Amino acid sequence: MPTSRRERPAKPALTRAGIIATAVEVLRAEGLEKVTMRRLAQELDTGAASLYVYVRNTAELHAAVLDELLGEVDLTVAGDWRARVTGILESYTAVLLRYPSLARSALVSWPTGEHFLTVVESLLAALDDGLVPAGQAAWGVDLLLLHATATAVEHGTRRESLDRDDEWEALSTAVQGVSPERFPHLASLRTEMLSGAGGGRMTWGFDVLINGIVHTSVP
Amino acid sequence: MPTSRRERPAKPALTRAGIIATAVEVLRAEGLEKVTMRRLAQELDTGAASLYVYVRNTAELHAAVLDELLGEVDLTVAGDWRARVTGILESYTAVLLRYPSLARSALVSWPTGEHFLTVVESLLAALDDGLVPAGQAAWGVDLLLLHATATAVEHGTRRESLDRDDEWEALSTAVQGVSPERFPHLASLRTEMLSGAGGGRMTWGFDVLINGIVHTSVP
DNA sequence: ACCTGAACACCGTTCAAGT
DNA sequence: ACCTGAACACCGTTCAAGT
Repeated sequence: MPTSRRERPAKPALTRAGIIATAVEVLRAEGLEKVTMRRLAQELDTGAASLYVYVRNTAELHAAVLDELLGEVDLTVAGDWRARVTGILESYTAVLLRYPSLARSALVSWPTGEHFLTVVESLLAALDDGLVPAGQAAWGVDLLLLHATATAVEHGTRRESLDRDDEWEALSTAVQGVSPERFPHLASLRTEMLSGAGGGRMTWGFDVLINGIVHTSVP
Repeated sequence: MPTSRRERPAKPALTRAGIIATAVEVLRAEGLEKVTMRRLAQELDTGAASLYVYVRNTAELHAAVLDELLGEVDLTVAGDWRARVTGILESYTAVLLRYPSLARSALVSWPTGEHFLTVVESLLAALDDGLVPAGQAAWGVDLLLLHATATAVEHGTRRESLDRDDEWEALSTAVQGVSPERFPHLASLRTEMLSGAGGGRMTWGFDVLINGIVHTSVP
C-alpha cells in the first residue's frame, strides 16, 4: 500500500496533444532547433522512441506545431478587400517571422491543419469581395501565401543567428563593389537594389501580387 | 630514399576549389544531405577539421556549391523582353529543381557569387529593355528570384523524398473533405485550388509578378 | 497497445598538439 | 600556416524486450 503523502507530480500520460503542447513551449523558449525528439522526450520524462507512437516523424511534429501557432493570425482586419488581404498576410508573415525556422518547414511541407485552412478561407472571402474571378483567386491565394512564407524565411533567418549581419554585409559589399563593365545594370541600380529594407518593401511586394492577380487571367 | 614505383595516386593538396569541386560531385551523386564536412573530409582523405581552413562553415560551403551550379542557368533566351525574363527564370528554377535542398539554402542565405550576380544582371537588362522604371526593376528582380526560389523549394522537396506523395494526398484530402459550412469559399473552389499542378501554374505565377511589377510604382 | 533502453549510424565544430 | 586526432555535445530512427 503506497503511502502517498508528498508525491512528486504524477508523470502525465503521453498524448499527441501533450507532446505538441510541450513542443510549442520549447519552441517559444528556445527555438525550433531544440524541438527534437530527444529533447521532447526528456521534457516529458520518457525515451525518444516512445514519441513515435503519436507522431510519425520530426517533420510531422513541426507541421503540427506550426498549425498551432497559426491560430494567432489576426483575421479580423478592417477596411476594403485589399486592406483585408494585405492585413491578413502581414499578420501571417508576422507570426512566421517570430519563428523563422518554422516558416522554413512550412515551405517544405505545406500545412493542412485547421488554422491554416481558416487563413486560406479568409483570404478567399476577401478576394471574392473584390470580385476577383474564382480561378485567379484560387491560384492567387497560393501565390500570396507562398510569397508571405518565403519572405518570412528570408528575413527571419537573417535575424535569428548573429552571422546574418555578416551576410548582409557580404551582400552589400558584393553589390557595392560590382564591376560596372561586366554588370552595368546592376552597378547603376546599386542604390535601389539595397534600399527599402523595412516594411515598405514587404507591402510593395503584396501590392505587386494583388495587382498582378487582378490583371492576369488563368489559362 | 623512397623507391617510388607504383605509388598510390598522390594525395592532392587541399584547396578551396578542390573542396567545392568534390562537394559538387557528392551533391550530384547523392544529394545535399551527404555534402557534410565529415563526408567531404573522408572523400579528400583527411579529417573534417582540416576543411575549416578553407571554408567558414557548412552554410558557406553550400552557398559556394549553389553558385557553382548557377553557372548552368541559360541566359541566352530569344524573344521580346517578357519572354527573356520568363525564360531566364524558368531556367533558374529548373536548375534549383534538380537540387531542391540547395534551393532551401539559397532562401536562407542569399547568394552573392559571380554566377548569381550574372543572373541578376541579365534580368535587369531584360526589364530595362521593357522600359520598366528603375526602382520597380530593382525591387522586382528580388521578388522574381524569391518567387522562383520558393517555387523550387516547394515543388522540389515534393519530389525528393517519397513521402511527398503522402503529403500531396494529405493536402488533397484536406481540401476535398473541407466542411462547406465552416469554409464555404474554400469548399466551392476545391477544384480550382488543386488544378494546374504542372508548368502552366508556374508560368502564370511569373506572369502575375511581371504584370504586377509593371503596374505598381515604388513608394 | 504502449513503453523502454540500447544501439546504429550519423552530425558540426573546437582544440591542443604536431609539422 | 596548415593539418590532424580526439573530444564534446548532440541528432533521428529502429528494434527487441518488457508490461
